[in-house]
Amino acid sequence: MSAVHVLLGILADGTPRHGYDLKQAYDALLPRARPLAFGQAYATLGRMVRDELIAEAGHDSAGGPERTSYQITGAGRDSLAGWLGTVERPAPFVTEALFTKVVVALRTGSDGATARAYLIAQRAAHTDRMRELTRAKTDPAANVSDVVAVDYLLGHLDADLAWMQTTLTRLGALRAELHEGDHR
Amino acid sequence: MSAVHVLLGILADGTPRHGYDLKQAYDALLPRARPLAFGQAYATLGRMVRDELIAEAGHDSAGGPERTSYQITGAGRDSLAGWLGTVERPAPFVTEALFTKVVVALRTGSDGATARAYLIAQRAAHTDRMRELTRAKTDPAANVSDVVAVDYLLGHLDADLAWMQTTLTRLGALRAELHEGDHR
DNA sequence: ACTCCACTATTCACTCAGAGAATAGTGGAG
DNA sequence: CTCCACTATTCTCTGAGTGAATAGTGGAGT
Repeated sequence: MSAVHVLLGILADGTPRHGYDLKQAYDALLPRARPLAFGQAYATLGRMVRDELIAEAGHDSAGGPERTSYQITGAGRDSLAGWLGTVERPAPFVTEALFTKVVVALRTGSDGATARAYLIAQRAAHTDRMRELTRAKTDPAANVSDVVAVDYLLGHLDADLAWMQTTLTRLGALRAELHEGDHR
Repeated sequence: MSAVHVLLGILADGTPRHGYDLKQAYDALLPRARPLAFGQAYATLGRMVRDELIAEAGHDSAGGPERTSYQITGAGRDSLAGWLGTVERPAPFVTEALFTKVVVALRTGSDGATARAYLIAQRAAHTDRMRELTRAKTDPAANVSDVVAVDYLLGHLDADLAWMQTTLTRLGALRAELHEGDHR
C-alpha cells in the first residue's frame, strides 16, 4: 500500500506539517497497520513534492533540528478525492502465502502429508491469533477505531479458517490434479 | 509475495529448467495469482543463484536462443522445506486499501458522506465480483485447483462484505472518535 | 521468395516499498 | 556533567514490480 493518500488525508485539513509529525499522525490514524518507517515517510514526501501533490510550507530551525513543513496543493486535493471516489478492484489475485504454500506443498511432496501438516499447524496459529484479537476487542480500553480494525482482521482470519477446513477435505483431489501431467 | 519458494517448488523434482520455462510453470501452477513477469523471473533466479539455492545446470544454444538451465541445490531443498514447515504469522497488520480508505474518508470529510458513498459503491463492486467468481466456480470446465483458489477469494470477499455492512452502522461513532482531538 | 507475425529466451532500465543505520541537535534524569 | 531519550532528517541497500529492448526461429500468408 502506498502511503501517499493517507498522508494527503492527514494534510487535507490545510494545516502544514513536517515529516516526523506526519509519520506519527499516520501511525496514530492507522494503529493496526504496518508502522510507516521514517525513511519511507521522507521518501514518499519527496515524491509527493515532485508530483506537486504537496508543497513546502517553510523551514523552521528554531529550538531544535531543522524541519520542513509541507502543505497540500490543489492537485493533492484532487488526487485524494479521486482515490476516495474510486472503488478498489475486488480480489483480482490470490496473493496470500497461505494459499501458495498449500499448492506448492502438494506439488512438491509425493504424498499430501506436508500440506496436511501445514494446514493443521496454520489452523492452530490462526485460532490463537483470533483469541488474541478477540481479547483486544473486548478490552474496555478499546476504542471504535480499534474495534473496526480488529473486526476486519477477525473476519479474514475466519475466512481463512473456513477455507483451510474445506481445503483439508479436498487435498486428495487437488493433489491428484496437480500431479496429473507427471505420468504422460 | 516472493517467487523464490514457488520456483524452488517447481524445481524440487530435480529436473533442470530454464527461466522462460519456469515462468510458464509458475503461471500454470498458480493461475489465479498475479502472473510472474519475465523480468522478475530472471531477477529472482539471479538472486537464487547468488544465495546458492539453485545452480546453473548448463547452457543450450541449439536451435534457438541461448538458454541457461538451473537445478535446485541442497540448500535450496532445505530452504523449501523450511518454508513449507513454517506457519505464516496470521494477519499482523491491516494492509488493505478497503480499510484505509474508510478511515481516511472519515478523517478527511466533514460529514461521513464520502465514506458512506465509498462503502456502498465498493459493496456493489464486491457483489459483482462474487457473481463472476461464482460463475467461474460452477463452470463445468473448472478444475479442483481453480475451485480451491476461487473459494479462497470468495471467502475473503464475503468477509469484506460483512465488514462493510457492520462498518456502515458504525460510521457515526467512528467519525466522532477520529475527530475527537480536533476540538481540544 | 519475401514479409510479417508469433513465439522463445534473456537482458536492461527504472520506480517504488521497506528496513536499517547514520547524523545531529535538544532537554531532562541522575 | 554525563548519558539517554526524543525530535528530525538523510542515506544506503535489497527486493518487488513494470515495461521496453534485443535477438533468433518457425510458420502463415501473398
